[in-house]
Amino acid sequence: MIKITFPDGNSREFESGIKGIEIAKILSNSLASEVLSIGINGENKDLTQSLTQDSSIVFYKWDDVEGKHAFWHSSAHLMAEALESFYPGMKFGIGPAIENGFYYDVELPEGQTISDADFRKIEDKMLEIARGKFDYARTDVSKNEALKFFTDKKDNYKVELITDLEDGTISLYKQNTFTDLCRGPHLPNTSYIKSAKILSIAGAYWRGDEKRKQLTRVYGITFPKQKQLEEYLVLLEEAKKRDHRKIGKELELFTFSARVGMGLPLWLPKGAMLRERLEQFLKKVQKKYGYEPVITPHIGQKELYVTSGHYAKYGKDSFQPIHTPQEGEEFLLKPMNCPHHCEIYKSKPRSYKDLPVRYAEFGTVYRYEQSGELHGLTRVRGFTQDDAHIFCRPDQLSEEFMKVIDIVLYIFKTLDFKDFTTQISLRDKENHEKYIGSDENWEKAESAIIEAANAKGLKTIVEYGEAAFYGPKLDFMVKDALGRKWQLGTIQVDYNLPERFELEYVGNDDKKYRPVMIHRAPFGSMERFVAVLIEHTAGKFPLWLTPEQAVVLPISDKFNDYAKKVSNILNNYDIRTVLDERNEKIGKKIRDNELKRIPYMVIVGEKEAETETISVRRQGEGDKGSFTCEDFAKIINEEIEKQLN
RNA sequence: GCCGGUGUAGCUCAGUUGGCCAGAGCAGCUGAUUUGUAAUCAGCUGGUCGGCGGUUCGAAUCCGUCCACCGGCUCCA
Repeated sequence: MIKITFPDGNSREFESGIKGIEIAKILSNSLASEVLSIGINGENKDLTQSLTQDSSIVFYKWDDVEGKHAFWHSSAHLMAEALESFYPGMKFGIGPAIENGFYYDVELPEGQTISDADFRKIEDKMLEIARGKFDYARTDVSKNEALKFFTDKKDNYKVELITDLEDGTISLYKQNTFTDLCRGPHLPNTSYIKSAKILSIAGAYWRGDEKRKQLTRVYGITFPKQKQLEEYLVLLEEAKKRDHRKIGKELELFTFSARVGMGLPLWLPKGAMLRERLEQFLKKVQKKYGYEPVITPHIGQKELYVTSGHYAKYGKDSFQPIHTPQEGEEFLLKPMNCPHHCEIYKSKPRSYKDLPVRYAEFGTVYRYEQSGELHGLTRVRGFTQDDAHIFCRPDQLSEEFMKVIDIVLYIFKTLDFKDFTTQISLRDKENHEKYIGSDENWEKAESAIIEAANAKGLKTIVEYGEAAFYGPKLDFMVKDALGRKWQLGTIQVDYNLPERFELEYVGNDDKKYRPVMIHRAPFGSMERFVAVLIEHTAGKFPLWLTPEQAVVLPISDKFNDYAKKVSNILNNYDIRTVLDERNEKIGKKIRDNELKRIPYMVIVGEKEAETETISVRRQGEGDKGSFTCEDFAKIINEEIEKQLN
């Protein structure tokens, strides 16, 4: 007998050799029907795994990532079998579960392609196999046996994967006709999978290396119930409605023109109004925190960026230098504001008493992004950073860094961004080529960030090799409507540029010292931030931000004069008010303005004109009753105050 | 940049296997209506079918090429 301990701390004895699924069945039938995989002493295992010693056990169901993971990983194998049946000789790369579904990287036989038209038959085949209730049978083999198996199958990618594995036993999983190299865990059999959808195909370089062969990546998703697939597809449709590119067009916030150039956003009046409010909001916060605005030009001499190191790092893959016709000088469109700000720091001698110096600028920068990478407002070639550089003494670094975290958190709180993650990006110590500066300075910078993040109680994930070339950073990431992660706020510690620009200050001992720099942008870029804001709010911006706060709707054009008067009064109360004088029925005007997501509709007709009142309707909510203009203005201003507290 | 897909009016989309002047709804304009909380009616305007080249008696439709956009990969100071 062995003792099995459950998550609630209770334990029970079972016969040695019992399988996870059998334990579940003894506990309850409903558990047995829902459980997908198990955790044994913290390791994820198959439900069919036999237990032979005292262990702790956790049952993973659909709602657990581990359960979903096993489900989708098994589904990837199922899809692989379906694909192989249509494309004999297909070679397989990797096929993992991902956040929403799974994919498999495959190499199609010479001359063959997969396209949308083939999705249906692949799905059908998957379900056909699934209904066969084939076991996902695990066998442990030696490395040599595994190599022989995949060499015989001419699956050279699998052979490469196995070759790179450590010696020892290797697990294979087989369902029906398909055998795959896999660590597991998997479902007991294919019958768990009741619905399947092939979502898209894409090219993906083998092992993420663009110098190697590009395989075909097939994305799919499956569910234990048909209904869940339908719900997921509805969810996808809903998400598409929140897409900032769609809403941005509908609400006339921004546009693009092929004639101007791809990835170069054009801000329309309403979008510009929105962005300006955000900028004013941040300027106010920054003023409180002791930042000083500076302004620098859009280009700088190439030498400036040679000094900073940006040219060596990005020069050849970037927009090419602008040459002057007479002197033959070379200028770069600025890809970063920091070198300009460094020169401002250098414009006069600095004392230790002057520090920290904080220079802020909404600086527009231009970067050559690969054409396939451009994406709405989130990835563009010209954008404005809410940039600032803090030059401080080493002893001030930690406090300054934490103050920046405060600013970012304040902004996120004000704009109701609750679901963000924080990532500490450190250097890859193996890869010296990628970075500039001494190990000593990197150590200092990295520990400064880690300490500050800990002191502020941020739950961070650490990524190695993601640092900027001149220093480590702390990034704030937010997801868009389709679950794609975007970096918004960023805070970076930099010992290197001060050295390259030979920045100095005079200490109290009359000796010269080097300051430390913090690069920071709480929004990140105005373009990307607005994009994510649109997706979060579905275009229903907070009252203080929205381009138009109220629209006056006269019942008929007999009341246009009164409507005009009301609109003027409200504008005088600083409420951004527009007038809808069209000759339409009130229902039509309400509908149109509801769709424009203007927060308040002010309806005026005979009643209101006689009593000098207005009838107020809240977008998405309906009639709120009648008010005087003064009272209405008070309500709006209170609402705004609450939002900005 | 690479793989796959898409491109018809300002927007959303029809347009069978190539075949008469390319269609609809919404938006816009004109007129009628004078309206009470999510679509009043009628008429009109609007398109080099993404660009260029080719095949054909004939191309929105087939082929080539370029451009832009969409989903990924790579990249992201």
